[in-house]
Formats: sequence, C-alpha cells, structure tokens
Amino acid sequence: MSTQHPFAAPELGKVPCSGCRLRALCLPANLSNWELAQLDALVNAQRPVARGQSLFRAGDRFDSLYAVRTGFFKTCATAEDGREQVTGFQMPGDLLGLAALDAGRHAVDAVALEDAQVCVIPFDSLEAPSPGAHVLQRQLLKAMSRLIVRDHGVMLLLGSMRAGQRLAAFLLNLAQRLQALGYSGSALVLRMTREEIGSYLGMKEETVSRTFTGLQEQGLLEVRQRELRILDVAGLQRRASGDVG
Amino acid sequence: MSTQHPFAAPELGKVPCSGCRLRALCLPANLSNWELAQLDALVNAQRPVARGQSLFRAGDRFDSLYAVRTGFFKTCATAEDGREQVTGFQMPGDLLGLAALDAGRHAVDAVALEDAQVCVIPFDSLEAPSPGAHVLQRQLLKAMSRLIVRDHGVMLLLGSMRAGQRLAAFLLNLAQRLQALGYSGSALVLRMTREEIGSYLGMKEETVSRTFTGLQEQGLLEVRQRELRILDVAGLQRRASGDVG
DNA sequence: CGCGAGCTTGATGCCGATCAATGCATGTGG
DNA sequence: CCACATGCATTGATCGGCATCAAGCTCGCG
Repeated sequence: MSTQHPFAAPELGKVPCSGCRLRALCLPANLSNWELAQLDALVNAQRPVARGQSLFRAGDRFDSLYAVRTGFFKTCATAEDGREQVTGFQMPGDLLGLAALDAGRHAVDAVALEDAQVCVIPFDSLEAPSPGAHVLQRQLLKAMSRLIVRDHGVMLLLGSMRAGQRLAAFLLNLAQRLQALGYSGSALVLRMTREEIGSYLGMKEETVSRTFTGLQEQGLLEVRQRELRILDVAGLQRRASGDVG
Repeated sequence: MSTQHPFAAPELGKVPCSGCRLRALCLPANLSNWELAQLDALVNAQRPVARGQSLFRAGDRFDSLYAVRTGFFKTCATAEDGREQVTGFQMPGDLLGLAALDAGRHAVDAVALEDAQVCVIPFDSLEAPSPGAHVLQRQLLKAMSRLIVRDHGVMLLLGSMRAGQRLAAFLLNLAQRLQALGYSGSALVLRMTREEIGSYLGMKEETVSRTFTGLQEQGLLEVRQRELRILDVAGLQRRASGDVG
C-alpha cells in the first residue's frame, strides 16, 4: 500500500529505540534507561514510504505520529484557495504530524522526497496515563517547542530577508542539520527541487536558480544540479546576515 | 492597578480556572470537573504587567508559562544581527512562553501592549508525574499544536501573499479571535502600531498605512487611527484570497 | 534516441522599500 | 493654557529587487 514494490510488507521488523542509531537525536534524547524502556513500549514498528508517496495528507484522521528513520520528507500546507507552501523539510530524527494533535486531523501533507522509513507512534500512547505516556509527552512538548522556535526563524526569514540572505540561511541550516546526523557539513545533495526550495523560502524557482548562480559567482559555494559544496561557511554566514545586498 | 504604581503587589489574588470567564477558551477547555480540579491546583495566582513592560525577554530562564487573562501582548523574535520581528499577538486565553520549553530559556520577548494580567503556571507543574501534570501536558500539547498550525498560516501568508491580502487576512483573523472572546466581530481597536503590524506581516509601516487607505477606498473597512470597523467581511475575504491585486 | 521534468538565463514591468515631508494626537513643562 | 516636543500615521516621489513571461539547456529514463 505504501510502496511501489509489490512484495514490500506494510510494516517491517521493529528496531527498538534503545538500539537506534538516532537515539541521541530523536525522541529518546536525554532519557534514562528506564525512561527509554517506557518509550520503547509505545513505539510501533517501522513503515516504508516510497519516494513521491504521501505518509499522510491534510485532512486525514490523525492516529499516529511518525519519526523519520531514513529518507527525507517535505510538509506542505494548503490554503483554502489552493495555494501551496512547503512548511518544512524533515530528515532522520525529525518528527512528523505534530500539527495534527490539536484538531485530530492532519494539517499538512507529508511527502517523501526519497525512499524513506518512519517509526510509528500510535496516538493512543498519549492518552492513557501510563508512565510511558508521561515520558513521551514530555519529549513531545520539547520537540514541539523546538519546532515552534524553528518556525519563528522561518517567519523572520520570510518577513525581513532578501533572496540572497534567505537562501544562504537555508543552506547553512540544512548543512548544520546534516552534519548533526554525521554527514559532511560542506558537501551535500539537495533532496528537493528548486521549486520546493522556493516555496519554502517564499520565492520563485527562477529566483532560487539565479541566487544560486550569484552565490557561486561570489565563490561562496559550488552547485551543479542537486550537488552542493559549501566553500566559504563564514562568507555564507555574513551573507545570511545581510552583509551584501 | 499595574506595576507602574509603587504600591502594586507583584501578585494579586487567585481566581480559580474553574471560575474563570475564559474557561472554555484557555487551558481548561473541554476538561471534566475532575480534570479541572487537577489543573486548578497547578496554576498560581495572577500577575499584572503594565503597558510597555516585558513579561519575559529572550534568553531569560524559563520557570513558568503564562496565560493571558486580560490585556494584549506581542511576542518578538530577535535575530543574531539585531533584526526584530513580531511573531504573534496574544489576547485573553492565549498562552505565552511555549517556545521556551525546549531550551529552558525564553526564545522571544513578550511585551504587554496594554495593561494586562496573566496567570502563572510554574514549570515544576510539568515535571512531577502527577495526574495534574498529565492533564496539563495534554492540554499544552494541543495548545502548541494549535500554535504550530497558526504559524504555518503565517508562513503561507508571508511566503505567497501580496500586501493587500496579508493585511486583509490579518484583520479577519484578529476580528474572529476577538469575536470568540465575546467582542464585536466588526468594530475593534487595534492594540498595536502600524509598525508592529508591518513587522508581523513582513511589510513596512508606510505600506501598512497605504494598504489601510486602499482597503478603505474600496469600501471594505473604515479606519481612523487605531479604531477599525469592518464594513464588508465577504469582500475582505475575497481580497485575502487574492481576488484583486 | 527522444521525451519530459527540472534547471538556467534573459527581458520587462510592477509592487513595495526607501527617502522625505507633513499631519495628527498626546503629554509635558513653563 | 499655550508652546513645544514626541511618537505615530499618512501621503508623495523615486528606485530597485523580484515576479513574470519566454526561451533554451541538461540530464535521467523509457
């Protein structure tokens, strides 16, 4: 149902949080062993999502949260008039579905930008007043708080930065998050199209393209299609802070 | 009766949530009597904040959440380079400090736009695994989820709307929230300056002013200084959806 | 090989930023 | 009570960044 390979089971075997490579970056961050065990009991098995597939869509009934285990997602909000906007990009360790807790229905579409696997956290886990639920709730509160802070950063970016600053800030943030996952902080592959970047940053794909070219001509980075190499982090940071135009 | 008077006490007497006018709109929303009692035990007394004063500042240690009881607030995020941006306006029933849960330090400044009173919810309440904490956490998760959804709306607005649409959408939202509080949905007083509106909407105060004038000339509203009257809700809605330029 | 999705580059025009001046309301001190 | 200062709001003139429209270009894939 979820993948293009007909033989793929809807759920794969479970890897416990306690043994997960992402343990320090995901929900289990900073938990004691006992707390970790409580959490482990609430997280269901993994589920694959093929590139281009939706994990959920806006309006879907909310019955579980998801943590990205492998792969890359985008979330899209849709206005009543049909305008769409990318509201975030999620990589391993990030949570999906947090905006749905209030209304009981998902508020955005979550689409895999490459073949991915997510961990499933049933909504029921949150309801019962078990010790595990308490741990989970506390971690979720932190995760949501973090998301709010990040969104405020995006609002700042959208409200008061020029195209060059926006793209520079975006790339720095992306590189930093990838580095936290153990990847190189300077050489990376863009999982999303120019249009998706533009949607996230409030600019048109043509402008994204031109801005890439501009940053490249200034020697700050090297970009060829989806492959990106950051040559001058400090320069990019200055650029993001509005140094130049 | 606000902090500018030297004799004002730092805390006033407590009004229990169960007897609060805002009960249905604030943290106690949709709670059973038993749950309400649990919550009541966690909320401290009220605290006054005078117009222009900060309830907290970015970087302050986070030791309690606040619920607006009376008055009007704005929250401001500050970038490293000093740029400031209003990230939200809070009215009675809204919570303040949600962005601080993750880092343990406040991420924004919260400033009273008029003399105000807030209810204090000590952070400790969240930590202990008491039944009250469980109730509080569940309500907080919902409130944060709601904030995330609202922020996504603002991102959409900032990323893909023209000045006229932004202002129209903002005013409709403001009027709707005020109406939910029992005020008129069509006649209202703007608690914030043009500059603050502009900061929130990603435009300059001159543009806000011109846009007000434009909407007025189209007969959609009437504005004189801070006093605003919405004359044509449907027209404003069309305007917000990008009907006109 | 040829198609199509995605990316780049160019030409033009418009929206909103910017600079600058005036108007209006409130408050303060003489 | 008036004169003046101050903060906020409006209006005008000009300019620049980005959207828009319109071709080409690149690359992966059937």
